[in-house]
Amino acid sequence: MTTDVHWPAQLFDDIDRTGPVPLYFQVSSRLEQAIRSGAIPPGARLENEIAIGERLGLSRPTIRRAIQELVDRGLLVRRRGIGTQVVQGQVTRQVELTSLFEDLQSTQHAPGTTVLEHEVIPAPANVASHLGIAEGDEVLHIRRLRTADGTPVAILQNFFPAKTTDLSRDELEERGLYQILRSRGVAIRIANQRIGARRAHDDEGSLLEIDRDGPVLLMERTAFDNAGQAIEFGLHIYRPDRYSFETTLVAK
Amino acid sequence: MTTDVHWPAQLFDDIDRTGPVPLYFQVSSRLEQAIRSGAIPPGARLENEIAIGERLGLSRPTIRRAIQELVDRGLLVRRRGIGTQVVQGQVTRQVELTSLFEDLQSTQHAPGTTVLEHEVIPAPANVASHLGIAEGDEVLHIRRLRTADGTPVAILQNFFPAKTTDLSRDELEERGLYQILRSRGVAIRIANQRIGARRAHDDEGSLLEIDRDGPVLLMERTAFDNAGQAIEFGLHIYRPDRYSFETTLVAK
DNA sequence: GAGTGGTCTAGACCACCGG
DNA sequence: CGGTGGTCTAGACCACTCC
Repeated sequence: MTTDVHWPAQLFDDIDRTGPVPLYFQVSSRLEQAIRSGAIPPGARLENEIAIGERLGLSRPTIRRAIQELVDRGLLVRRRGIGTQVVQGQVTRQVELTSLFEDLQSTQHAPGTTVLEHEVIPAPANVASHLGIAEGDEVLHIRRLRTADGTPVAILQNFFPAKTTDLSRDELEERGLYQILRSRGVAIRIANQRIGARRAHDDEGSLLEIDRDGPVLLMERTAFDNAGQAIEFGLHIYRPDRYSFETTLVAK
Repeated sequence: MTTDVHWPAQLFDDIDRTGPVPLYFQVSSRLEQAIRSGAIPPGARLENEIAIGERLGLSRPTIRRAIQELVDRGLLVRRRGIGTQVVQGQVTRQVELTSLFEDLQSTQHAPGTTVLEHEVIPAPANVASHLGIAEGDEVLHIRRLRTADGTPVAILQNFFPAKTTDLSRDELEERGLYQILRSRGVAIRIANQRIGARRAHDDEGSLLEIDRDGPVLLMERTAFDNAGQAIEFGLHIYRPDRYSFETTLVAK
């Protein structure tokens, strides 16, 4: 059985038509908040798109776009001839193009960073191919130990092309990598990543405080900016009892 | 330096306005094919949206939607005031809501399946909570060994609620799980999944032909249909030297 | 048949970028 | 300044689902 819901009337009072924030974004944000807070409960059916548009004084395409945002993120489900409903399942967290540092912050764990290595070296072959540069070109290599509430969680190894070799040890100890890049105006648009598993090597076991050859979770990621230029190649090792990757997938 | 490209003129000859296939989909499919084949090379700049629309006899919103599809999948990058370009990086494979069976098929490996267990049991607590049913409710439990070109790749354990307990051993040996469900009209819309790592347990090492307590890649997935009803809970173990998860992430 | 979302059109104005 | 994508409108017709 589906349930129609009367929304809190003031939910959409403060739509601002003059500011720079798109109308569809204002609508989808408020709708998301209402769903996550439970004001619109799981299973509830929304009004049809045209009716919503009339109530808010917005056109149907604008409403559709707002709804589509939430459909893409798995909060709403649309069915032709039926209507739009809030998803029944549990609340879905999103792990998108965020960094581990931000993941930990948002889950109320205090992140800490120790820089283990910080050096400019000639690019090894595999790094060069990921970054789209020539083998032997100068790259900045850093290796950090990331902790959460004092316990080691991951060993983060990253390589940067010549353009970005000026990252200081100090800022790397204090903030997440993607936060630093963002504040420099470097925007990451696309990333290819691979997640796998293997045994711990060398000093990895002792750094993560696990068995010397215990299992670790492995992620490789190459990040590109707007123009398709490689920004960074990362090779990260996670302690599997302290971290895993969660995602919500939505079929098209 | 960006390069303007003259597209193969016949690329969009066979647009069908009468059939059931949406115009934006016809455009984005052909565009994707042209990009993946290299006919439109990395870094090439597309014409502006209005010009494309005029050449194809389609409106700007339709063209925009076609382009947006490819932007969302990481094949194109749009910049305001600049234009739309093919991404510079390497070709991006997509691992979305497909099954392992289809992944293997599409990468030219011959998938094989052995059904190890196939039984109706009362739902254990953790399975019940994932499926949103009561502990002890009947569920179908299956356990399969998946091979590629004869080598073991994964142990696939799945649980289904009462509605779907009629999957036969035979069909499970021949086809992928999601293929079977789809042909029954069961569409998976949303899935929550978690990827982690641990040691192999019990018979897992011998089944996968690896060290008895070697590292394995672990995936848990709960899948929901249109109406938000749980369809399936899966707990999969992968041999890490034979499989890893590859994804392309696109920032919004 | 009535109601829903899915698609498509033909405009419009704006913000941002480059020369 | 001209060109680009980003947003928004007000319609239209269709396919699908339910009664």
